[in-house]
Amino acid sequence: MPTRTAAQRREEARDAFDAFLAECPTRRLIERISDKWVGLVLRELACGPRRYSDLSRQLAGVSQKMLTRTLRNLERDGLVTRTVTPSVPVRVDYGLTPLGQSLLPVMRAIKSWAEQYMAEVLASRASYDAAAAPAGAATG
Amino acid sequence: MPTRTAAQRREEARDAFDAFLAECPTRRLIERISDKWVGLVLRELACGPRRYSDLSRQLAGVSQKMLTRTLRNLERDGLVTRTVTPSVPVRVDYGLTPLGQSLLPVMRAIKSWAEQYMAEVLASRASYDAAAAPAGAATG
DNA sequence: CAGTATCCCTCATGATACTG
DNA sequence: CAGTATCATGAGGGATACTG
Repeated sequence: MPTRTAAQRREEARDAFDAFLAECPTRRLIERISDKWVGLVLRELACGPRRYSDLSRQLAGVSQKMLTRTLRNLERDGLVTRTVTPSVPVRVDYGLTPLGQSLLPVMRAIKSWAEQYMAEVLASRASYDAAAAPAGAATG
Repeated sequence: MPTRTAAQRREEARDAFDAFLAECPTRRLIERISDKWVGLVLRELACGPRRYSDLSRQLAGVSQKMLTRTLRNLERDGLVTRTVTPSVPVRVDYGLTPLGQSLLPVMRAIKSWAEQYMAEVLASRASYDAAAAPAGAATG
């Protein structure tokens, strides 16, 4: 009887790998930018500071909760600044930090590839689906 | 009484925006690469073709279901090839298509930013959290 | 070896209502 | 105006068992 069973060794390997993934900077960055509204917020702020209400209007589909959370996360990560002007009613402006600005080229690289090649991806997807489920074609 | 209430107009705007998001190539690409295992699979395949079992061993934390699904999605999108050798037992090799290879520079851009700046992000995160929840510090 | 099939659970997102 | 609080949901991810 071995000290650890095969299942235990697998589990340990999995845990170790999960720990690695949790640390992995690349994975962390991907997680950050894959939040549904992050890309759009960054795009808006790339053009200059915006008020909360401006963002809310531009990103027509976002809920208050998600916009706030997205902005808070970005602020927490040092990517955007949050400036409160204690007028009545209060005014809050959001803008990119230098760190946030340094991220823009990465976003542009993503956008650029997407605009060049996503059509190809979609075409491949369509033909794959057509081959798999001919929807009415005779199978035999 | 207006033809549409404010709530209705908001809802329409949201639907329109959702439709836009669903189409947006950038969003689609981000969704693809943010799948938990996609980055790691691409990294493995970047070095050359790999067998299913090789990938399974390298990506120690992945379940069979997720590895298979990830590979299938990538194949469907024209990013990887799947080659079955009908020996006994069967052998399946995965490799990058030219389209898949064209994605590597984007992944490298992400990785590069992450390795340069994620430490800064984490530091910001830590100090933000420290300020918000001093965990034992006197609040008054 | 390379998968399928099934059940389960967490978490991101969202709808709604309320507030300083 | 710029949020917070609460509840609901559904899709992604995973554990486990089975198969050609």
